[in-house]
Amino acid sequence: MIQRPRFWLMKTEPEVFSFDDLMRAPRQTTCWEGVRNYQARNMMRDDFKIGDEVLVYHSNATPPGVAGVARVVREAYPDPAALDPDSEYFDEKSGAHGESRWVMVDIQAVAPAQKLVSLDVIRNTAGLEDMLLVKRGQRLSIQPVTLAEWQIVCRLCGLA
DNA sequence: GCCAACGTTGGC
DNA sequence: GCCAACGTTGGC
Repeated sequence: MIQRPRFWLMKTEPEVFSFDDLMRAPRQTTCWEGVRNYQARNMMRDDFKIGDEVLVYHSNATPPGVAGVARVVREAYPDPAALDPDSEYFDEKSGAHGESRWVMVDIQAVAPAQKLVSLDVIRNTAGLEDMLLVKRGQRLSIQPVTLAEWQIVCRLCGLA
């Protein structure tokens, strides 16, 4: 029996979709389309459950960091963008049988960080040195987070 | 824009 | 199944 809820970190480029965009979305909810990495997909498909909590991380940003907290409100279902030739997330190998091999989940904002928790702060905070985020070369766009790490980051976010 | 690190592809 | 070439990620 796996402990619930579980905790995750999801990367997004704020120029594409920021935490503010999530706050402005209907019901502060969005589908998390465009994940095109098998490891990340498998975590969403197999391990994401309703009620799991998510750190929303801004990558390719100035500075990069955790911008807010969200929760999973819908478990994995097919990502239709993979089948859409007009989408930037189109995957021509996906639709051979009319079915997307990629999935997405829906997340709903819980709260924005009072102040963005930068990667630099995360690097320099005791207890966070094992986060995948700060490991060299770790690029996964979806990462598991431990309860202890979650609590520390939430405190840094002013959301403890 | 650079580039290290990693993932994917495809010829063999 | 190997592995070189290529593409992507993402901090800087």
